[in-house]
Amino acid sequence: MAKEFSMETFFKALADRTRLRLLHLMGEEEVCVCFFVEVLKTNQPKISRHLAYLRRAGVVSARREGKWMHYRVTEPPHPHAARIFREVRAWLKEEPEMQRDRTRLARVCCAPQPPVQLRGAPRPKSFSA
Amino acid sequence: MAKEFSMETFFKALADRTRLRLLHLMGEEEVCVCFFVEVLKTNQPKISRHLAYLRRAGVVSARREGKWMHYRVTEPPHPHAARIFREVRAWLKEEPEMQRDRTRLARVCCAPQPPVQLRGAPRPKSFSA
DNA sequence: GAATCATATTCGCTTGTGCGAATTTGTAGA
DNA sequence: TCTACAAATTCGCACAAGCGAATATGATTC
Repeated sequence: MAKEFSMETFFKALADRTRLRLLHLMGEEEVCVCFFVEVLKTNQPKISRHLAYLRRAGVVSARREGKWMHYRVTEPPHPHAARIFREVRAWLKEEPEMQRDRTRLARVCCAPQPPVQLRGAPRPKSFSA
Repeated sequence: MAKEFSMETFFKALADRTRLRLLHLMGEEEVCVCFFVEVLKTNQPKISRHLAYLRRAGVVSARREGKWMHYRVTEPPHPHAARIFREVRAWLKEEPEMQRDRTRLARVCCAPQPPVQLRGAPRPKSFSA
């Protein structure tokens, strides 16, 4: 699965704002790709490419459910990397832009009439009520 | 001095093998540029450029002593970054290539007849005997 | 102040990375 | 099987990063 885990590839994965935003949006649970597209207000290929990058770096994993793909954070295999990764995610919580992203995610998920793009999309668990 | 500290620039600084090797060679003490050139067996401008990069990222600082420049690791200002950085440096100690680098540094420093490049160069403290 | 030495910076060049647009793949339902 | 839809991949381009070679800066020594 992960071909080769090196410090450089690990840090390269973290050295991009879009990827950091994706990681933070996942938080502790699975999130469907379509929500990333909606919240980050960008096109779908861009999201997919960054998610693929994160997967190659071994920090997220994907699960298919029908048409939808769900992504979640995974601890990197290496113990040092895992500790660093936890610290990174704690750090993300303090960044204003990241907090805004999660607010937007909550808004989109809780809307009684979600945007057209998201009709029928499976919401993250904590919003599935 | 440090213009703007962002997570991305911090991780970009760590996403390069040469820079990681430099950080590890410094360890806990000051090291003169000429030793980096000798140990990493590469040209001097390359080393200088990477050191400048690290300095811009706020993870090393420089001190001039006559003709010689000494570099040392500095804790990044941000607390999360600082914790991550400590973890990174602990991780580096486990990488075989990094260990080899330090062996070479020790050999070069302790040689009774140092290479021509290094005649009179101020050695790192722990080798200054 | 001219020569020398250590280090920094600049200059082209090559390679890598991120991007939007277009296309393909994979799944579900009529 | 045809259509519709979500997600992944490909393509061409613009821009950034890393490199060696050459040059500039800054300090020391004669």
